[in-house]
Amino acid sequence: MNAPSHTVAHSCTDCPIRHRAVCANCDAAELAELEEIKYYRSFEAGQTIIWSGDKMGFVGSVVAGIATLTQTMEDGRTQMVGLLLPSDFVGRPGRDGAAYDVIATTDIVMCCFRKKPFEDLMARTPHIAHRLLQMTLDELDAAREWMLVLGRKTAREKIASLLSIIARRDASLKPSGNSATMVFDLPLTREAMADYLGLTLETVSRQISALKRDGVIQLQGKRHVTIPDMGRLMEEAGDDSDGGFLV
Amino acid sequence: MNAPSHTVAHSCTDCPIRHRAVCANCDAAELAELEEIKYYRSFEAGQTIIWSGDKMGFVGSVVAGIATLTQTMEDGRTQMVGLLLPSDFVGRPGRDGAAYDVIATTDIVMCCFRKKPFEDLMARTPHIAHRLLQMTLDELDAAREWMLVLGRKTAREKIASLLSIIARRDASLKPSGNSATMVFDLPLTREAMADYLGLTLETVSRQISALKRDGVIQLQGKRHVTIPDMGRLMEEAGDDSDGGFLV
DNA sequence: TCTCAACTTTGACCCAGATCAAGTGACAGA
DNA sequence: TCTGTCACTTGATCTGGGTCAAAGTTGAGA
Repeated sequence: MNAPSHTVAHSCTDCPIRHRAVCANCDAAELAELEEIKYYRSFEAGQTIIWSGDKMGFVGSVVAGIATLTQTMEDGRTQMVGLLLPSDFVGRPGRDGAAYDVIATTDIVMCCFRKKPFEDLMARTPHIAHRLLQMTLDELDAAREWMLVLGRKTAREKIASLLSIIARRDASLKPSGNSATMVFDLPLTREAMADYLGLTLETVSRQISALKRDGVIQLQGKRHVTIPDMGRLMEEAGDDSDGGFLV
Repeated sequence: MNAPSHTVAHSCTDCPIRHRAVCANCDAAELAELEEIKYYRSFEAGQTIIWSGDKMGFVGSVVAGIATLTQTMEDGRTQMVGLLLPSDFVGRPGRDGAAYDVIATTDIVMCCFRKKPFEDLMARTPHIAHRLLQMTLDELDAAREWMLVLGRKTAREKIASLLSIIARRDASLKPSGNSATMVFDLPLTREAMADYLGLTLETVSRQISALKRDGVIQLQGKRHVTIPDMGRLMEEAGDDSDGGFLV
């Protein structure tokens, strides 16, 4: 996976994915200002991008690749608390330290803005502040939705919930849009899925096998998934409302 | 519990608890504007304040009493996703519908602002927008911290975590401040605790009995708790960092 | 082509917490 | 005083998912 060169000036809209935070309503002057403070960073799979408690000098969004937000206990137990897919925003404007580790799960490219000037721009630009609040509320909704998954769903429902989220996120990035059947590659190892779902990797494996045996999903290889009937999958997730939630 | 009369004009600072969202840095003109759109509402224990999906015409904060944010599945399983204690803010500026039920756990008084004018004020007033973003980030941190509790902690650790949160929240509202020993009343039934922790009420009861037997807590009656050693409790919670998190 | 390491699957067994079932205790109302 | 209700406790039993162990798969590199 190739990072855009650091030496080439990109306009914001050159990013493969536009920043959900700032692009949509920015005028030319704002975009120029953003351009000044923008830079790209890339990380290899497995690298920790930010350690919990570290000072974070930037905000930004994922251009390509996948990262996770992970909490760790002293004895080593870990819980994934968020999943960063392309176009997702990272950063805590107004906060110094990170509250959790951010770990690259695949090779990843991020488009970053230096934090201080970004905050200054935000303070002067109500529509950016508003957009950030809306994004944070989205994250909060997703986190709370996930609390229901963690607290009350069975292992099978948890797996179905995760597959349905990934499928819908994946579909929203593709032109093909919403059909009943969906095809995608799992971006996570069994262990990462287990970390997300509060399970062990063995249980994840068993439940995926069970869903396959029952015809809810099909697998080509370990990672390539076909979902013949999204409605069926969402029933399995105990998640009838097809309104759906975003990660 | 008596609600302040609706007919008496209160200035914002008359609230027993000041709005964390808006008071601290507001000038006189802003306070006057807030005063215009402010009103009090009270609810009885057990009442649902807002149904998930309902249109919410206000934002506001809790003056006295306790409410919970609760997610429900079609088959009736429920998971509490947030706890509203006095001074906590409720509301989703820029959003129409509520994402979860808000239920009064005790009799409760809320200080509300009409939503539309509040949003207008917010759009004109960067420091209020900034404060709201910070509060939302706090909630997000708390939600993610709670995901670790739900996903990875044992029943005993869950109970200890909840007690330690309530103790610290309680202490932060009292002048007495931080000592090693703390005394407070549990504001939740065993069932509500179970809903918060992703457990059954029987397990909650058993684990509370166990913590009592082991001297980690003392009980006078069912609800009045003494914690002789907060450090010990936080060890039990698997939560060494005494930095602590807010609900 | 072979080898090794990372990832995944599957089996056997166990245990924390759920479920089902009786309790107790405190308090409000008759 | 009795009675019913609500909140809680405790016991007996069951089970979903964890733990431990072994073996299968895949792909990169020699």
